Amino acid sequence: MENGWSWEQKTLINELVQGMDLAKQLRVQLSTTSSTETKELLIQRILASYDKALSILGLSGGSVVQHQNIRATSGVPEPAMSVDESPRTDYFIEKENEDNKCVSKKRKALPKWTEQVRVNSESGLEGPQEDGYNWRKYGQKDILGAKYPRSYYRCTYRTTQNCWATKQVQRSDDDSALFQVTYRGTHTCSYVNQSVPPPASSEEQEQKINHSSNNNNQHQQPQPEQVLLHFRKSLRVNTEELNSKETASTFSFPSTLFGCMNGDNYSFSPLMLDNNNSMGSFSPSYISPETPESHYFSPLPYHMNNSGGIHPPYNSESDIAEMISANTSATNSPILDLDFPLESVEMDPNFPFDIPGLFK
DNA sequence: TTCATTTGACCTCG
DNA sequence: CGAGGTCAAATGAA
Repeated sequence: MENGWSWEQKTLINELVQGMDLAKQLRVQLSTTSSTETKELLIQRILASYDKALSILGLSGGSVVQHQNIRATSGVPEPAMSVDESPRTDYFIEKENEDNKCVSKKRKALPKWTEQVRVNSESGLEGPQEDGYNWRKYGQKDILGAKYPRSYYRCTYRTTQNCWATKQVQRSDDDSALFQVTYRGTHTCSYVNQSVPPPASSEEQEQKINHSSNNNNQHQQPQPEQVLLHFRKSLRVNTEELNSKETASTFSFPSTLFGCMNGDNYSFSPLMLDNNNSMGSFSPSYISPETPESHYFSPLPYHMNNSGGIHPPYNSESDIAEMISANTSATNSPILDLDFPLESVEMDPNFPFDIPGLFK
């Protein structure tokens, strides 16, 4: 950004490139017998891409309208669990790294965002578990001033797939039906829930503790499409904590983009760069034939800051270096293999990857 | 036997 | 130094 290219500009370019790439993908899809959903997904993403681009240009991107359109055209049937879904889920991206100078890289280099989920106690189904991933509880801690203990979860596939996503679940003091789920890092695992037995996910465990009558849903594994719908339905960026005047005009939260985020790499989400490559997660190969409707979800890769626009969630070179290091150490990440920047260079020769400081 | 959870101890950070 | 976060041995469930 200090090299002549602001992040907005880079993002804009990125979105345009992405839109073109997606359009190409769509063309391919149209000539095949791909599922309607796959095509719609591509369309949605194309629209989202251009919406974002327009937003960046200062035009009214109409992200909200876009989002509604996406929902309206998605054609995804209401899942049975929708009734039980959390009636309200607010997402807000925590401002982070604003005082990055003396932060611990190990903990704070990871992207972090919080999701608040209200639980329908009657149904016994907690909202937070609808994130489509398998979590393993690794700790619980009483928090000072908090009525309920905080639970710590990490990805089940941490060891097997080097997935370092974690989350914390904190029940609200005031409203026991409200959970605050803080995610840290996004998934690099290739978990596609088909072959995975449905372990009770995190909040279900809490539910066990707090409600013993949730037998109906204990076995309910969140299906990716359900997760998608859940996101579409509940996705709301809580901008209260953001500087609205600065961020509202530039921030768009296309619901269909989530699928391709992963891990510590999220900072290099399609929003940023390497569309042609990392977007492979959304390429036809990503949308696997086995689970054509499967979408990976990782709530939010976009980070806002008070200066407006979308910014990379890192401020220091060392942090980025660490992220990249983490990326390369992630051995198998079919969802979004960020072997970038190496591969990102080769995928789009027209993209100015040689921008000084782009990857530093 | 394997895997997830529990929980006290230890570590990190402010 | 205290609070929050993580580790890892013990325990339990399937």
